[in-house]
Parts: sequence; C-alpha cells; structure tokens
Amino acid sequence: MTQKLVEILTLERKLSAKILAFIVLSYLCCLKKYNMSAFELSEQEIQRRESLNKLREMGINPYPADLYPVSDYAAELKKQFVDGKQVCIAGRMMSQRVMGKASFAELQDSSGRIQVYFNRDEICPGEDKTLYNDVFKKLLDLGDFIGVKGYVFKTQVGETSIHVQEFTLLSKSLKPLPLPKIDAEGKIHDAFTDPEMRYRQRYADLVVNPQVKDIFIKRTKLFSAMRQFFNDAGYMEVETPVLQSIPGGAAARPFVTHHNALDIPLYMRIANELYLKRLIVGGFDGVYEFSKNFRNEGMDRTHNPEFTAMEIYVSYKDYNWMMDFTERLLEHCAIEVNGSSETTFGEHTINFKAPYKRVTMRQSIIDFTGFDIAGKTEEELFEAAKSMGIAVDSTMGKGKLIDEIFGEKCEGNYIQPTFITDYPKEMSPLCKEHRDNPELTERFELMVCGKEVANAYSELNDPIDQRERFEEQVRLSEKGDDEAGQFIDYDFLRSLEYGMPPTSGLGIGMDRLIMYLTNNPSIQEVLFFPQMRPEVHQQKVELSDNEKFIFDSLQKEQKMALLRLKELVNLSNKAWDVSVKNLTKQGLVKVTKIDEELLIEIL
RNA sequence: GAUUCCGUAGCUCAGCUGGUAGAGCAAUACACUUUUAAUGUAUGGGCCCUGGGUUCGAAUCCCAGCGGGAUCACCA
Repeated sequence: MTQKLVEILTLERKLSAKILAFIVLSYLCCLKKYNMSAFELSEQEIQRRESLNKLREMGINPYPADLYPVSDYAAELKKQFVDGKQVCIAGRMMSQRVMGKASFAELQDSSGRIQVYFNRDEICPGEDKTLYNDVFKKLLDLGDFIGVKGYVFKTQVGETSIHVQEFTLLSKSLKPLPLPKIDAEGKIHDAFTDPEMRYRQRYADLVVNPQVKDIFIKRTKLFSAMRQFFNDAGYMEVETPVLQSIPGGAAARPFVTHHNALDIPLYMRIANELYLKRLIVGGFDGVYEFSKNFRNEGMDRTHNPEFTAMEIYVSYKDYNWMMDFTERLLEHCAIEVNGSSETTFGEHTINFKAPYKRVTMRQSIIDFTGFDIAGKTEEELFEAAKSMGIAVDSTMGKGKLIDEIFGEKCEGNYIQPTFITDYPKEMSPLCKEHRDNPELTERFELMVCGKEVANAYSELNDPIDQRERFEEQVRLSEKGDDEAGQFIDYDFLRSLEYGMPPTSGLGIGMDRLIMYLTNNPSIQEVLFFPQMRPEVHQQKVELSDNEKFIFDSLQKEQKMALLRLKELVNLSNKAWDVSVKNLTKQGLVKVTKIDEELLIEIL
C-alpha cells in the first residue's frame, strides 16, 4: 500500500498538491470499495471521481433518490414551440458551451436533444456564484444527468431553448461517453462506429447513436403491430416451455443443459411448433407465440445462437388461407413500422403490399434451370443436380436434392416478396401431404431479397402418417443427414391421436424481418445484445517476472554496466528492452551514459 | 471452418523505405452575457492488443496467439 502511494506521488508529482491529495484520497476509497487499482482509471475518469467527491463535500448528492417532476420532452418542445412556457425536463448533458457569464448546453432525453441556456446571475442571484462557476462550469461533466426548470424561448439565432431558472444534478457519469459531433453541413465527426465496441457496450451506442435507437423502436413497433393484427383476428398469445426434454419442431443442434432435481438433460427449444399444435388439439382456435429459440450452430451476420421466431396456428384453415393472411399481415406490419408498405434494403426497394406472387417449387426450378423435377427418380435428380454444378453426395434423398437445386439456382432471384409453394415431402416432416400430389406437401415459404422470412404448412394431423414421417427422419439422420430430426416426440403423437382439427401454421423469423424493415444487412444490428465472445480483462501487473528478475539481479550491486546486466539475465532482446523501459518508466532504475559506457542503477 | 483486412490517447483517426509517438474532439487552467462542430491562449494525457523473433534500434519487418469486421462455406 505504502509503496503504491509512493508510486503515485512520483507519477503525479507535476500535479498541484491539492489535486494530489485528492487523488491519494480517492485512490484509497477506490481501493477499499472496488478492490481496484487507481492505475486502471484514465485521467478523465480520475477527474470525474474528483468532481464527484467535491460535489459531496459541497453537500450535493450526486445520486439523489427523489422523484424528478419531468413535465415535457425535448422533441415535443421543439416541434410545438410555445414562447415562455414553464417546463421541467431531465436528461443527459451532451454538450456545453461556456461563454463567461452565459452558457449553452444540450440536454438529451429519451425523445432527443434540446438546448438549455444558463445565465450566471439568474442561477445565482446573490453574491455566491459557486452554483454556476463551480458546480455547473466545472463539476458537471458531459454525460451527467441533470434536471432543469425554466421557460421556453428562442435564441437570437432562432434555436428553441430552455432558459434555466433552476437545475439539479440527478446522476453523475464517471466514464466519458464517445462524443460524435454533427457539423453545419450535417456531417458526423468522430462517430462511434467500431462494431465490436458498439455491440459490447450497446448502452453507449444507444446514447450517442440515435439511428441505433430508431432500429429498436421499430423492432418493438413490429412486435406490437403483429400482436395487434393477431389479437384483432381473435387469436390468443400463449407461452410454451423453453426447457424441453425432447427438442422438436425443427432440425437443428440444440443447447443441452441439466436439471439437477430431476437429474435429466434438458434442451433449450429450437422451435415451439409441437407445443402450439398441442394447444390446437386442446381446443383453441388460434394460438401464437413470439418465441426465443436457441440453436447451437455457427454464427454469422444472419445467425445468432438465440433468435426470435413468431409462430401462429389457426384451426380449420389451410396453407392457401395462410398465404392471404400472411401477405395482409406483412403489409400491415410494414406500414405500422415505416409508414409505408415500401422499404429499402441495400440496393433494392421492396414492396410489402399484398398480394404477392405465388410460384410452385417445380415451376421455379423450371424457370431458372429449365429442368422439370416432376416424376423424376432419385438417380435422375442426382445427375441433374450434378450437371448444374451442385455439390451432391450419396446421403441426399430426393427432397434434399430438390432443395439443393432450389437453394442454389432459384432462391436468390426472388427479391420482391414471393410465395414458393409445394415443397417435396421428404423435407417437410410436419406438413400435410399435398391434396393433388402425394410426393409434395402443402407448404410455402415467403422469399424476400433471396432469403426466406416465413414458412407455413397445412399442418399434418394424421397421427399414423406423422409417426411414419418421424421414423423416416430418424432413418435419414442415421444415414448421415445432419438436417434430419433425431428424436421422436411420442407425447406429441399421443396428442394427435386424440385428434387435431385441420390447421394451418406459420412461422416468421422476426430478426430477419426487422433487418429488411430497417435496412440492416446484419442480425447483430437488430439485436440489443448480440452474442459475443466474452471479454478478457487483462490484469495489469506492476512488475512482470522479467522485470522483477532484472531488478533483483541488479539489487546486489545497486549499479553496474548495462551490457553486463543484460548478459547476466540472459533475456531475449525484446524482453530485455521492454522490461528495462518499463522499470525506467516506473522510476525504479535509471540508465546513465558516462563516457561511452552505459550504466544502470537502482534509484 | 477458409480467405482477407483491422487492433495507436476517453472517442475518431494519422504515423512513409525501421530511429523512443501526432492531429481534431474530449479533459485541465484562463478570457468571454443569445452561442451552436462557439472562439482564443496555455497545459496535461499512450503496456502503440499479447508473446516471441530479426536488428545497435520495432508502433513500423517476420512468426504465433487473442479479439473484431468483411467475403465465402455450413446452417428447420
């Protein structure tokens, strides 16, 4: 402890005694409270802690508990200018322009920013000017939360502002925020753009990048719009288990966890489909759920390990009805989110206005390859795929081959919302067989910008067929198809045996949809906290092993030739160089040049 | 998983063919009563991601690692 104080004294000797005393004090506080070394704080962070303590000494609580009676919001006051209106607003101080006895600052609340005007003699009508000179000008920092009471006016330049009559510190900010600035031409300087820092510190991202906040406001609007649409249609929002003993409803690698009391493995859900259908069996007409799903697979700009899907099941309907429903739903959502059915995604303008084009998978493959899959054997499909330059292997069944051809040659071409219908049976184990063709299923996917955003079926409700399809999946899985399901959910089959009415179900990838509606090519931009490798905090050591070794070696003689010591410790050039520089920097040793010889000594 | 680019002050970024670190903003001090990227003057602030190598000398060149981005592959 004493040693550290000495180090601080040496390091900070250029600072005035007053500041120094404070630093030592606050260092002791920090050490006791946070078990943290003062060296980990930047100069500005130390200064802010210093201001914090000064405020406390002045009897100002930097973290008051009292309610603050906010009456207005920045955006509204600027939109509806009412001269002289008395207001009370609160937010972060994001800029400060001090001009002697008058100052301007910007206050940022949840709605935006508004300028506030401070006049010394109005803040401090008497002799004592500390509140303005010290508290406002010096002890407040950018990022602090303050509340102001005053009246609305326009400055000579015409900027709507609040003439402050009284201000209150509401919460002190100890860490400087990134500070992007916008110049007169609207150009942004010093933008906080590094994706890693933005995702890891989303809170800071949200404070300084209003366009990021907008994305998430739109995200919430999308959920509300969808919910409203379903509720208006009379369907019920439900919740089903996230922890499942059999992960079903999709083919994906699940996360595994363990339940201690039951002593069994449990899986995080990969889909909620099978549970929602159980509820249809139970007699609900329409059920939907926004479900967080978890898949233990690769991560990239369109895949996060946890993502949100919406699934809805409606009884007595088929997939044709669901197509109508889906296009009306998406048109409604696009308008609620963006005010228009049109949205821009990269170079494309997408129009979500219903109705959407409907193309069968067979027709789509004919359109883009000239090849007709109808009535072909597995061998013929295999050869066709191969001739198209698609990587094929012997584990692939008919359905998989068709899916590969579609994915490779067709999918990417559908920019405007398009329903692709009638998928091969093998790929759709939960979907009802097509009424006109036993090789196909009554399934559609909605393609937007070459990617699927929705998937829907006339749900399979024949329990015997369902059992056979599950068993076929298990066979495919054993054959080596890692996309095929490995588990049979017998409880789900039991529920079907009681009877499920004809039902159509729809699943929508919410993250992907909001990417389209907010023009973001990356899923990380539309998730508050995208998954990241955990940060590693490197503990700063005062002396490395090398440095200690050099110091100890030197201790015996106190002073010796630099080259001789180097030979003695026998470190690599790099290690030697870094260590000596560090020791010198910390004021523990000194290198001097006498004549042509370099000497090193302990201080 | 493959390829490729990046990691320098609180933030945004310079730093050439190796010679012990620069700018703007932010910070500190002073001046300034309607400014607005306020202004002017002065000052302080760096484990140059980590480890190793080459070299008299590395932020810079080489190797390995860590973290991130992009592209591709994989992905109901």
